[in-house]
Amino acid sequence: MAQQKGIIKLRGTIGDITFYKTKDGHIAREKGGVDAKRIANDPAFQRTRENGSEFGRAGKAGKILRASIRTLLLNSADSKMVSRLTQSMMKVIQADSTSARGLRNVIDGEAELLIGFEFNINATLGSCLFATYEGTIDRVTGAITVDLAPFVPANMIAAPAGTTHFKIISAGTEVDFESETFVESHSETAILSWDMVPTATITHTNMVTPNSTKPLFLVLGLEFYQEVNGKMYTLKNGSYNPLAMVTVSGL
DNA sequence: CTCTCCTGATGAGTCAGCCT
DNA sequence: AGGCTGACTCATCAGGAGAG
Repeated sequence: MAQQKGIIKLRGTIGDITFYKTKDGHIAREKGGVDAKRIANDPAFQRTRENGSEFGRAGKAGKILRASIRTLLLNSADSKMVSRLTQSMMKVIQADSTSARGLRNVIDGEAELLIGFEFNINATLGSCLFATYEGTIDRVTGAITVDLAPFVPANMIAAPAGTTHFKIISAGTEVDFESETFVESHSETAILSWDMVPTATITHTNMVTPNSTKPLFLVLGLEFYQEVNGKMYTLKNGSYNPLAMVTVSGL
């Protein structure tokens, strides 16, 4: 989109006119570029087509992963999350060192690169949850677990203003990127008070298919609540609920 | 140097049309 | 007049070639 630079200078495109700045000054010209048919057919654009193919694969892989944790994502995603996930998926695909150019994919890539991915940039798990947790993926039994030792909520959870209660949520998923299917299960604690009383030990066990040969993922997040006259309300429609990729077993 | 083209998915923004 | 809805467009993510 066109952005205003100063009073009259623009950067971007309006209709068929492109505005940009070069070392020679500000330029406005008609949209140019490459003919779509040439990109589709011209041998010179082979590299470009290969790149597009991998990019498309990254977009699709992100969609399946997102679909697999849709229930958790509903209240824990920001508007740019899809772009960031596509970006990360591209890195995963580019880490595929066995497939030919244009055919690189998530299975042969490094799905582990998604570890640490934050689904809500406005509230990251890394800056909200300071209690130690341990994620474990047991491929043989299909158990995707996360354990938290007892902790004092008010000390170990940085909660947004207005918070009175919270939940810890997690999900384990087994994603088949080729057939575009997944197996998912998720867990959540009861609504806990955000105060100085230590929690019990928390263990979530999310089961997927035993002896799976597909990539397995563990996501962990928090949901904040505000109690008003005995009723629980989601805090600010969930815009401050963190959710992150904690553990990945790519195979 | 800086732009567009393509690929997939999606939220955000725009706009016409319609109802109250 | 203002609000709602569906249809549509655009920017975002990466990267490589060609145009000006």
